[in-house]
Amino acid sequence: MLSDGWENNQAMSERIDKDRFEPAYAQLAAILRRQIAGGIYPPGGKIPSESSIGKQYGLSVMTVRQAIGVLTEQGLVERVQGCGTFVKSITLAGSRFGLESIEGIFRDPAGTRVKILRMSPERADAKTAEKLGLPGGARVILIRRLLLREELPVMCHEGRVLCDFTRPLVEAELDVGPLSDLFRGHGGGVAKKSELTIIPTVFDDEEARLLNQPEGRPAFRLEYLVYDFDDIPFGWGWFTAAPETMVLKTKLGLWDVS
Amino acid sequence: MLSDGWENNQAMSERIDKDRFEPAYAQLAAILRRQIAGGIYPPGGKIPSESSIGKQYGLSVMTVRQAIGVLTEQGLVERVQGCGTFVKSITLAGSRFGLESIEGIFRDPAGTRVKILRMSPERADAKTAEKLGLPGGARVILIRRLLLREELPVMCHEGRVLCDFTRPLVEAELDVGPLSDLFRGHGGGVAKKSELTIIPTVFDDEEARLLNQPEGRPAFRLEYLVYDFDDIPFGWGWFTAAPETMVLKTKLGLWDVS
DNA sequence: AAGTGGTCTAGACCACTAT
DNA sequence: TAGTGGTCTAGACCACTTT
Repeated sequence: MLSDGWENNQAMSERIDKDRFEPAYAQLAAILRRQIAGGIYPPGGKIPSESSIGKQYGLSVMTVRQAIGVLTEQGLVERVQGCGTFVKSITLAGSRFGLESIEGIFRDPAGTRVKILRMSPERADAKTAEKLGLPGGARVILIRRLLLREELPVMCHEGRVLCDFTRPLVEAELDVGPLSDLFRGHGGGVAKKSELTIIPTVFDDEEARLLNQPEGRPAFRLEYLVYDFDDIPFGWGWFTAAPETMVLKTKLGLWDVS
Repeated sequence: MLSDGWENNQAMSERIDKDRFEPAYAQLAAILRRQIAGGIYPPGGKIPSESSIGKQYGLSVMTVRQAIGVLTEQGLVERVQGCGTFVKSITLAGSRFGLESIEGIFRDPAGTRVKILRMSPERADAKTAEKLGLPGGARVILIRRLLLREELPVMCHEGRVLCDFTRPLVEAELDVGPLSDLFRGHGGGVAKKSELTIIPTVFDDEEARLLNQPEGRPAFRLEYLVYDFDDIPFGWGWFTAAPETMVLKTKLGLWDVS
């Protein structure tokens, strides 16, 4: 006979090679991804149970779970307790946009220069008072900067931080402001948490001049509010950048399969 | 004596209650999160090894790994193989912006109405030809729609799909176009993958009129390109919405702790 | 009742890092 | 060499869903 029972059952499935450098769960995730892409498990359909996959490929349930966990994180399948694991159609709800495009500006201090345009004490305006939870007219410090990448201007920054010299942390951060907390990976950050919002805007005359862009051109504004470890907001402000500097792209569904 | 050796060692740490509804890994994740928020493990510092945490709380290593995995996904800690697990300062690199704010528009068909403004065959312009990989002048179908939420206009849509009636899938999708593929969770989607880009723009006169917004007001444009299961692009277009309709917000760092 | 995913154990070996 | 995280096993019990 040409094939035994095992081969007959597994005729259409690939095998896990435990000698490969790639771990078993990653190999299995790739196999399942190919099967989904090939239409074996259509959108909305159910993939086999974890225990049956484990038997089929000679893996323990925990390893199968890890493989399916990868597909779940990628938004390709959805686990329903007591019911099964189902292939998801691609949906906007699962999309996540990251800020990787501007990460390099802050991760590579050698190629980035920060030019301080202004740093001066002032009285909090209404919006700053509201954002930082201050009484109107309280003292804050206004900071405006221009960020240059390879000596080319890429981002404008305007921010306000608490002016409270009993707080050594704020004083110590004045040279770089919330920049370091928001962008440096490691280091003695004083920020415990922050809120970020991206809004569309257009370059005003000053931003246009600084960034060498046409006034009125659509741009992104990244607004932030930073809290210290006592949950007190100590700084807020925004960065303005051209769309090609701050790219918000993402991919959904089955990419890089087979 | 008031305390035995065990209590002495554990005096500062909480315990895992296995009778609680909350699973052990979630309880441990919450404990570690509180310890990080309390400054016991400062940013850049190392948390104890997985095995020592397991001994301390009476959990197996796999369970401890699951707890630390939660913190890792939240961007609070970083695992370094052979070295340890370290507390991360908050960083923009870890931020992820989602489109939850517009999900409701498509998930609730009852409260949403799609008004078709135009649907007509045309010859592909240069950009469409490039996007869909067509020869210039190939036939496509132009679709323009207005999306209303509770009878209030919220989004404009303009898209182009392949005009190839040998492809039943495209024909079948014409009534709703790529909308269904992009937004419906389950169902017989024909889209295998898609690319999404968010860019800043301003309302043109027609969009302003349709959405009852001031012309020239900054707005978001969500551009998409959808591929079928043969990896052939079959539709592209964009949605335009006011900033309050399409909200891009996120939180970084330690929220909802203690 | 049967099947599914969710959690958990008590080990094991490996690859990597630091000393 | 010792310690760390990365992977994996072969079970177990539970909560949940479906039949």
